[in-house]
Formats: sequence, structure tokens, C-alpha cells
Amino acid sequence: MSAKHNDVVKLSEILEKFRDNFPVSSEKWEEYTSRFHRVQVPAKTILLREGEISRKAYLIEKGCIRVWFDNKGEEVTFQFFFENSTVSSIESFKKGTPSLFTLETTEPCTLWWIDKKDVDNLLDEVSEIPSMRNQILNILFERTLHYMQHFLSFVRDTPQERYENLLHNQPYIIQRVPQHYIASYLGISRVHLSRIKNKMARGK
Amino acid sequence: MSAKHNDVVKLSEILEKFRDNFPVSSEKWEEYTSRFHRVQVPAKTILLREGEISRKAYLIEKGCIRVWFDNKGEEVTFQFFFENSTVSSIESFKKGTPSLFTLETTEPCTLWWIDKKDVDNLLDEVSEIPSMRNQILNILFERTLHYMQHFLSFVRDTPQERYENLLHNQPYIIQRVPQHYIASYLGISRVHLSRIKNKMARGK
DNA sequence: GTCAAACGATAACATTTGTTACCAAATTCA
DNA sequence: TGAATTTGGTAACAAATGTTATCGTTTGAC
Repeated sequence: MSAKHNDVVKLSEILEKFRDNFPVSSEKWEEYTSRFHRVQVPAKTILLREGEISRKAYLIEKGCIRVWFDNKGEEVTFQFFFENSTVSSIESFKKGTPSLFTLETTEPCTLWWIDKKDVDNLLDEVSEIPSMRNQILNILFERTLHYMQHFLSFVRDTPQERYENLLHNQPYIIQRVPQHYIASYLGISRVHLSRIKNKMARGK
Repeated sequence: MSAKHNDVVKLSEILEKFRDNFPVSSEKWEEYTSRFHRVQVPAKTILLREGEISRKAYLIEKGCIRVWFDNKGEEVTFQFFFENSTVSSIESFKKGTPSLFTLETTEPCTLWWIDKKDVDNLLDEVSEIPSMRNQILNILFERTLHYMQHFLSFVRDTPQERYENLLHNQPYIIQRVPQHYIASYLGISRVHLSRIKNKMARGK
């Protein structure tokens, strides 16, 4: 990875944002946050390649990460992540299996990464605290719901409706990400997405 | 619900199957399992209707539950559950929001249901035990992965490939469930599923 | 056993969506 | 700045899939 390391930077505001969620001593907080490493990478940097085993999780301070997989020779975009999100190839990170996805930046990014073993330790410690247990469950649960909802929109809605929903609910995705990535994210060809936009531009 | 209640039945083998997963005293085990209620219902029984709030989770001793939702007037099947599975409208059960789905039996069923407040209590108690915490996380995680995989197959595979996968990985679904339910589960019309079967019957 | 409802196959036709090809605009980078 | 790459639009055609309608067959309730 062609990246500038800069781990001595003062703990960023981005980590401070989570301070309230951790009912632990300053010492513990220091210890936890010191496991995160700040790194800056250019656009189109591959953080993890499909088939590799994920050993890092990322927190995005600035930028965008695209998660995609190869389907019969063409890239299919599965998800986008932006500022304040944590990203990993979740199944590979948790189970140590080869990743189904590639993680790639679409913009120059400022990221904080943390090693799997530090995450594991941290989880063990922190899940002794009931309120933290619930938070962990909630986060996982919300991600489950997100997949469910996303899937639902594929079964329930037409491609045009999916595009309209995206435009309405996450316009920043459309603004920041090249359109052909969005096409495969919506499950259609670039040509068809162009048609849809054209159709919508004239009164539907 | 037109059902025969029969709660005094001796604790079924189905609950005993989980005994090993609960490192608790016999008294505790007694207490936990006594919260489950056995019930037998005919085919096409609606256990929860879309829009209602889920207050029960079900464990299937015998039979099949179909989870579906109404999409512009037609039923779209989202999932099937069989013996030894636990079923609820997960987001409604957890959050108390109106269910996005209807739960309906496709066969006469023998079920064990448990009330939400009993589940909540049980979870609180049981998650004090580290090994149980991990199990709970794993179950939730596996369900997340399942949604992810199912979604992936929609993006990646053709309808025929999805049908072939189903035939290969879960042939019992095709054997036990009426075909038109399977069509919408695969995201296609019944006519198209018929075409696919026909095509496959002659050498593809 | 009978009758109604549910189920599944098929044909004809309509619509949606993909594919390929080509071009123009925007962006990147040396 | 200028060339190469990326990105986005459009047209023509092909393929996939949906819709509607019809007709047997199976199933289930009584």
C-alpha cells in the first residue's frame, strides 16, 4: 500500500467522537485508542483484495471506501462507506476466511486502522460491561437490518425506484461516486442507469 | 389462531437438543425451558401479520414457516424456515416496530413459542456467561452472513443459477414448498420458473 | 367420491434490461 | 499544456423476463 504513515498525530477528533460510548477510565481509553493507527492513502488504493484474509478494520476519518467483488470478469459494487464508518470485510475479519470482497478507496482517504487481535482483545474486555454488550449487539443488529433492507429493495423495487430511493436517502453517494459504480450497486448496467436518468430528467 | 394448546407435554426432544449449549444448572434449565409453550397449528396459519408488532418467537419442532410480504398486491416470499429453526419477524421482535413481514405456516406445524419479555430476561441472564455471549453473537452474525449471501446470489447469479443452487443446497425446500412460492423467493414470476424447469429438463 | 380451489405447464405477446459500439466531455497525470 | 484515461450519453439490436390467458392435474374439504 503506498501510504504515508503518521501515527504520532494527536488523537483525532474522530476517535474522540466515540469517547462518550465508552464508560471506561481515561487510562483504558488511552490504551484502546492507542491501538488505532492513522494512515493517508490516495484514491484507488486497494486495502484488501478479494481472496485475501482480512486482518485489519478501518475507521474512515475522511474519504470513501468501495466494497466490490469480481463477477465473471466484471466488478460489482456491493457497498460504499464514508466518514465515521467502520469498514472491514466482515466475514473474513471475523472468521479468518478468504475475503469475498475487495476494499478500495474511491477518493484520497484518511483512515484509522486497527489490528484484528487488538479488536478481539478489546471486545473481550469491553463486553464485560453490560451497556457495551448491548451496543455491540445493536451495531451488529443494525448491520443485519441494513443488509435486509438493501436486499428487500432489490426484490420489491424497480431499478428506477432504487435509484430514486438512493437519490432521496443518500444523495451524497450519487454526488461523490462515479456513476458506473452506482449502476452495479443498483444491480443494473451503466447504459440502463443512463436511460433511467434521462427518463427522469424529462418528466419520468 | 386456531390451535390446539398442549403445554403440559413433557419437554420435547427439540428443547433437549439445546441442552448442551447452556452451561447452567438443571434448575436454571428447567426455568428457561418452561417459558416455551408447545402449540400445534394447521397449514396456512398466520402467526404474525405484516404491520403487527411481534411479541413471540417460534421454534419449529415440525413443519415449515414461510415469511412473506405484500408488494403492490402480490405476495413475495422472503424466507422459509424448517425444523429446528427459530423464527421471528426479527426487526419487529427486537425493536417493537410494525413487522415488515407476515409469518405463515405452509404445513401443519408443531411449534414452541416464547414471549418477548421471557427472551429479554433470558438474554440478560445468559449473557453474563462469556461462552453464551459468544454464541449469541455468532448466531446473529451467521444470520447477517446469510442475508449477505442470499443477497449476493441475487446480484451475482441468473435466476436459473439461483434455482440450481437451491436444488443443490436446499432440495428439501423445493420438495416441500409449492412452486409458486419458490418463484417469488427466487425473484422471478411463476411462469418464468416453469420455463427454467422445462429448459433444464431438456439438457439445459 | 365429488367438487372447488390450488397448482403447474405452456403459448403469445409486451416490456424491461443487457450488450455492443461509438462519441464527447471531464479528469488525471506526466 | 497535451495525451491518455476515465466517465457518461445514446442508438440499435438481442436476450431475458413479465403478463395474460388457457387448460389440465392435483389436492383438500366435506
